Amino acid sequence: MKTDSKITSDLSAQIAKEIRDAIVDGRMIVDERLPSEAELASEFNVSRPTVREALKRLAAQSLIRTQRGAFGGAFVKRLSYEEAYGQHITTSTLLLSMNAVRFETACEARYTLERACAPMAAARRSPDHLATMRAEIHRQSQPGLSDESFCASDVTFHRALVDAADNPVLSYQLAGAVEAMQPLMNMITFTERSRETIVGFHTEIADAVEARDAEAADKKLEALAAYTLTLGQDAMEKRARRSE
Amino acid sequence: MKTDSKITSDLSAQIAKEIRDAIVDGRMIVDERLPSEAELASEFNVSRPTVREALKRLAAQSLIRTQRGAFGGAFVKRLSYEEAYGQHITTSTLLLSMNAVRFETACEARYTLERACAPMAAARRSPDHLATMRAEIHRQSQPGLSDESFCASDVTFHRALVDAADNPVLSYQLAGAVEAMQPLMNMITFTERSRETIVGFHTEIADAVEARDAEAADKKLEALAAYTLTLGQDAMEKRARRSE
DNA sequence: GCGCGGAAAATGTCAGACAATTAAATGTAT
DNA sequence: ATACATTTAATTGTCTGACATTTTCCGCGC
Repeated sequence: MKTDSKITSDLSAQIAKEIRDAIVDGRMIVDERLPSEAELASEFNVSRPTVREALKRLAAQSLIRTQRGAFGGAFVKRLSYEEAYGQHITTSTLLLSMNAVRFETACEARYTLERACAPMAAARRSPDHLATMRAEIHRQSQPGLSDESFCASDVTFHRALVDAADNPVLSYQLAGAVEAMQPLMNMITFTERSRETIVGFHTEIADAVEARDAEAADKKLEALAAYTLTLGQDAMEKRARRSE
Repeated sequence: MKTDSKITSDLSAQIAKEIRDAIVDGRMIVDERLPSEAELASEFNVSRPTVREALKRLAAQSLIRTQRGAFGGAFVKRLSYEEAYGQHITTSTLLLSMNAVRFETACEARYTLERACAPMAAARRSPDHLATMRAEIHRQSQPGLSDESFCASDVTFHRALVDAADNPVLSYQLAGAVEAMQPLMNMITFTERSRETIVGFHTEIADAVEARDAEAADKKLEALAAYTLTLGQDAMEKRARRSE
């Protein structure tokens, strides 16, 4: 036996791990073709269904893609920003929802990171990003807007702010923090007054970014963070009182 | 037909998506048991291997765990920080290595985020975190240290700094940025002089954090960021010249 | 009451088959 | 010779049925 790494079971997980390692540390490069399922099966001394389970694991992580037909097979896949975003957001959202993360903790993390982007966003923002921010502010002011739509618009606004910093790596890392907060944010936007206040902050932030005033943008974001925190604490308190 | 969302194929992907959706938007809760493979097979009108491929996809994303034996089966899994870390780091690393991200971009993102943590780290650092930072600085000063070990220690140092901010959500989001840089950082630590300089910065950062001096910590991190950037650019230049 | 062993239920694995798809090779007509 | 149609081979997608393994529960004997 060669790599009897863990317990003696779950062959498909072991096989997936071996192939994953080969991809992650560069022994297989993008678009390189893996051996066919039959070849892998005989190579690892397992049956084809087991190999297929291993390949599906890798496909679920966007590490490979498969093509049917002659000269098809499994190929190492170039991980795109879009797919990485999606996975990152799913994982972040689940992490928060499954581990009873305190609202304060998530809120602090999110605004800490976002404020770090603000100066760069102010310095580099394009007309496009600014236009997106303004459009979302406008949408958020509509009276009949549902809570879900308001929150979605809120996320779009903040993503535009982050994207304005013009660093895709930063955008990717921030996406998780901003989007994963959405379920928690859904609780705290139910009153007319809080929406108005939030839109006010958004306007001030957009103004600061438009004026390329990094300091003002940071200050307004700080204020929004503080306000969001009080809203969240109020909501928590009310919920606790209701359940007594 | 019900959900003929995409092309008519890859049943296992469709099934995985349906179950994933049920988990993500809370229709299934943690530790809830999924139907057995046989039941799922008849429910979705597919064979058991197909169901199994779907379940392996979910297992690869840590969404379910499986137990053998009577009253075993697949259960919705609580996503732990550790596993989320692992996935996040893998994805971030691949994203950088597969998309020819510029050193400057990754470096900027990483230090921007890390500097955002520094004030909180200075305010909240525990003796434990401080001890870890000091220990890693000591390790980094050893003369015979390999490049790999030096970089690993560098990562540990910076993770301790981030963890000192005492916000697990922040730590999770930062982990991707810090760890994914490691392959890029490997290039730039080959000279004795640059190691010395880096250790010097680390010492100054640790001193600032120990003194709970947020401003100094940020300033030193900024200096380290600038130095890292020049090292990276030198390395790039040399590499370009060599390949001419 | 307690330990022990078998039954039952579930996943893990295998073998073999067929369907569907696709690119290359081959053949054919203009 | 070139363009187009056809065949062919390779490969993944799916199904069926079987057996192995693991784990819990229940009843039996003491």
